[in-house]
Amino acid sequence: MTKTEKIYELLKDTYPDAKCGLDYTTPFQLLVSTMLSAQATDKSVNKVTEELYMQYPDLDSFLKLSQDEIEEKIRKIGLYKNKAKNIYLMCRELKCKYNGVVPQNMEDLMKLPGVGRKTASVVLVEAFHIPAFPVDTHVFRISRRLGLSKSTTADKVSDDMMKKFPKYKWHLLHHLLITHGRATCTAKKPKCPDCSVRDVCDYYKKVHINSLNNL
DNA sequence: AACTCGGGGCA
DNA sequence: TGCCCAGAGTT
Repeated sequence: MTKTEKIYELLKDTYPDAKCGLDYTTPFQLLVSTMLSAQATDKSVNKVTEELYMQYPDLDSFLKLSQDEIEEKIRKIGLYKNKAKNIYLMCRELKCKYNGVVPQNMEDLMKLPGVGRKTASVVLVEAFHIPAFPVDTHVFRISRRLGLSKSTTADKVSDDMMKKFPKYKWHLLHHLLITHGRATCTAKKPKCPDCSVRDVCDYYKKVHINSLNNL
């Protein structure tokens, strides 16, 4: 069994029900929720979108909102000014350039205001089941610790991960890494003693050897 | 590559 | 009270 296969199997056993934490019912809602989730927790996003999607469930209802009104609706989430502006502009571009339909390819998604490679990847994978590898801070950090990617940009990390894992594993692996990153492989004080993949982890090896040297 | 946007949740 | 959170645009 290769290292990547081992990592995948171990994480799958550790987090049997890893999935997207954002609440949504349509690709459009997922797009909006993902735009809102930048530097915010999925819980706080869900709390805001629960009422928002009740009153404004689709693009046409969003188009009735002014930028200031969107701002007011999402004020409880951080970075709300940028996000409101981007969502406002994104809705209009979606309407006139794409006939109100969320694009199903990376290039068009990334042309939308406020949509970068991470958000585009999430929409492709979650809403359309099109293979893509979203790289957030968790994936970035863990791929480096595990020695899966030494790249310094999210774009390159995404490419590295896609090269190392078969396509059909990308979707679940993405959720496994995020779940792992929140529960165990945290940015600060990672809980290596509790980690199920520490035996194949470069970071753990380094820490382990260093602690032995310090004896 | 560095800087900026940012309120809420949680310890 | 302080720290951190499913990023993207601009310079």
